[in-house]
Amino acid sequence: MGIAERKEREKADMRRKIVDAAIQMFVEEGYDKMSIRKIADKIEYSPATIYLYYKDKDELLYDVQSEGFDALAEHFRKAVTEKDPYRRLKQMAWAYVNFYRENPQLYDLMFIINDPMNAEEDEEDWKNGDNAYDALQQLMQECIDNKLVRFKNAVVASISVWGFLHGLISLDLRCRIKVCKLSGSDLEEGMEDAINEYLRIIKA
Amino acid sequence: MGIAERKEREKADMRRKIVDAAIQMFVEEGYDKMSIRKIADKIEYSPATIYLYYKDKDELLYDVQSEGFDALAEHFRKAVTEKDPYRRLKQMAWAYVNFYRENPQLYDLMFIINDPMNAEEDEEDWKNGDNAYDALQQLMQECIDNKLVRFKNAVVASISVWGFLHGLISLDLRCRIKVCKLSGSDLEEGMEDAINEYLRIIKA
DNA sequence: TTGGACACTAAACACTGTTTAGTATATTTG
DNA sequence: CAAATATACTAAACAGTGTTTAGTGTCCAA
Repeated sequence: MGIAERKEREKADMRRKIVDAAIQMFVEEGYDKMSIRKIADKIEYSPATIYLYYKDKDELLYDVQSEGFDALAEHFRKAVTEKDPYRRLKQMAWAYVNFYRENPQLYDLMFIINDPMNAEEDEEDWKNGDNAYDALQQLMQECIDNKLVRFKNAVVASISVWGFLHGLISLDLRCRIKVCKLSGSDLEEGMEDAINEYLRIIKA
Repeated sequence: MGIAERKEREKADMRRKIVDAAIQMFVEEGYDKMSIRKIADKIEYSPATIYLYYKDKDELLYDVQSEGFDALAEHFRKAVTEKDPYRRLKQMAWAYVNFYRENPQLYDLMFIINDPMNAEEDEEDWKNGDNAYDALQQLMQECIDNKLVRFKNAVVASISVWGFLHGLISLDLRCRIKVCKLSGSDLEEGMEDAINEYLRIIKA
């Protein structure tokens, strides 16, 4: 009988409805101004209803985070096109930074905000970032194999590159860097200079 | 007359009392489990009293953050002793990482948590990080002048080094890095390898 | 048609930061 | 010294949060 299937479909539709409202609220207004009650308002259900589809707020945020990583994968797929590994690395680095610039709120949720990480009780079970990280590590291995970078270990190389980019981005997002004041150039320029010089320096 | 002075002293004492309770709560339990009401409880005053000494929670967190930066400065003073600029840089990098390991909650407030940054309405007026940053930039200039590193611009160099270290630290603090799983070594080892290789690579 | 599963919600609970109105004490003034 | 004023403090309320409970009405299966 198709009733069970329909019910399942309706359940999935409702989760979609909730997560869509959450994403929209998140992207437009950010983490601080998003709440379960406002989402309930937006989809015209009571707050309690959300708890029939999500165990708690963290679980909902985990789903929003997953959508963020899907968007990042798509962004990479479009922007990273070069064959040469080092050129590919440069493309990937800039694609990462551009993703942040276009989706700062999502970036925040994906890499900085704590809440979605509480959804998976086992810390080792966080899978959302794996695709992007694996792609980077594989690329760094290619760069090393072709002696295009000064790194020797692909794991170290990938967390170095990622750490560097994430460091600049999160200092920017949290207003801890004021390159504008320090160098006379504007903030974005200062960050771009640092990224360009970093890419030059790691080059073999 | 000494009454005005005594009142001023009492006002300062009360602020100390509040900020001390806040720091203790913060260091022991972290941002999430700290609240104005609990601080009031701890110092045996009503919550409203805190608002006679601090405009809002952000302003109090700003003071706690300042104490964090004082602690970092003291940590640097003790740990950074070498004369040679490049060796000094290595010491400074490890001192920074060790400060994070010994004070993860404070690090969080100093470099990641948003709230204290709302206390200063003008974004350009945040002075807390200046001392530490200036010391790093000056050190990078020395390294560049003595041709000890591959950087050419001290501003770019300092935000690169800082960005890199902060990137690794904040990915670790927010559980976005799982080097243990990826490399077989434990988490701390993976981070240490990346830092060592980074320091090696930027060396001229 | 009856019985039970299901979808949903109003209201409550336990928190949060913050403000208001009022009290009791300390200080200044007449 | 007494009256007036300024100060220090707080109880209670307000507006918001995430989450749970108890109950209602609808839909489906027997």
